Amino acid sequence: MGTLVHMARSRTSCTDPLTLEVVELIGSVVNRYHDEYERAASRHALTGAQARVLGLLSLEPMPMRRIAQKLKCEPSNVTGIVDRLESRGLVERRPDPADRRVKLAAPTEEGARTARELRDGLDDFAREPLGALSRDERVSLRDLLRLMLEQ
Amino acid sequence: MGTLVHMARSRTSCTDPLTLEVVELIGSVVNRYHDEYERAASRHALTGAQARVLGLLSLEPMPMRRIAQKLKCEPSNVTGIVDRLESRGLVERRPDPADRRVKLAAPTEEGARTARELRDGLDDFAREPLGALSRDERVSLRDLLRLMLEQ
DNA sequence: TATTGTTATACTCTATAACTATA
DNA sequence: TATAGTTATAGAGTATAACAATA
Repeated sequence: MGTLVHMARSRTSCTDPLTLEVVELIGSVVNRYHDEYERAASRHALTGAQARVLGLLSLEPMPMRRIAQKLKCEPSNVTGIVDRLESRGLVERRPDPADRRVKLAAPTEEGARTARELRDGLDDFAREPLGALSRDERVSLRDLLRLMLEQ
Repeated sequence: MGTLVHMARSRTSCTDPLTLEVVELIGSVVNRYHDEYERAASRHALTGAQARVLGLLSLEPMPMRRIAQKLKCEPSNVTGIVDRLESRGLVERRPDPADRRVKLAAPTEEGARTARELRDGLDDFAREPLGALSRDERVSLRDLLRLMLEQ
């Protein structure tokens, strides 16, 4: 039975050059996106994880636990990441009035500014590889990506 | 002057909801792709970096230095990654007849098999989010991605 | 002298397990 | 007793600097 499943798999993918090429192209976009993200982060002397947390908190302050869920990592890791952001004055921990166990992480004013600049940095990506597409082509791309993601 | 540059930036991106949405959608695809990649790797008890190196070598054996270039990291890091792959019998270091300083990293037979299975694992990505697209839509997506990447 | 790969070091991210203070 | 956050620990990836072998 396991063999049948595997055969079905192989038939679906390896025999379909089109799908394979699309997967490969997406891989290239992924690498490109990641590089831009890391570059933007390191311009502010931040690691990728720190930049991601700061970006999250700039949208909405949240408990440590929830950051871990968003990052898909263990809560214990968030402690260190927020520690480093806090020691640089970009984030602060506030008590939650409703539950004294909870600590709400929130960006400081400088943190919010940094997050904004980081977001601008990501626009390099919008300009560079995305700049090659006309408005109509962007609409097509948007619709295709929506289709892919909305299941 | 710095201000002008920044204003131009902001105008390009923040005022263009379409481009912004596309960047955000691509961000989602990037996360999805990454998750699938890590999942496929950890199914073989490999880290992302180890899986990437194994995938590289399965296409073509290469010197340590070149792996570092491909990974965009320092050569000193590659030593450890290949060490771990080698200690698991997935990769071996061969001398380069042409230059005795060089060590060529190459997958073992088991390493090649693992790389193949890893590649199949990535097809989950092809089936899941990409499965939502018809053949014509995949062609459109392919053409748009090609356009983006070929500059 | 320059280059290849390695070692040593330090930092960050990661998971696991045990702890504390609340609930 | 369950939950939120932390600490301790160990493994992995990363950059930097210094080193041996070879070119």
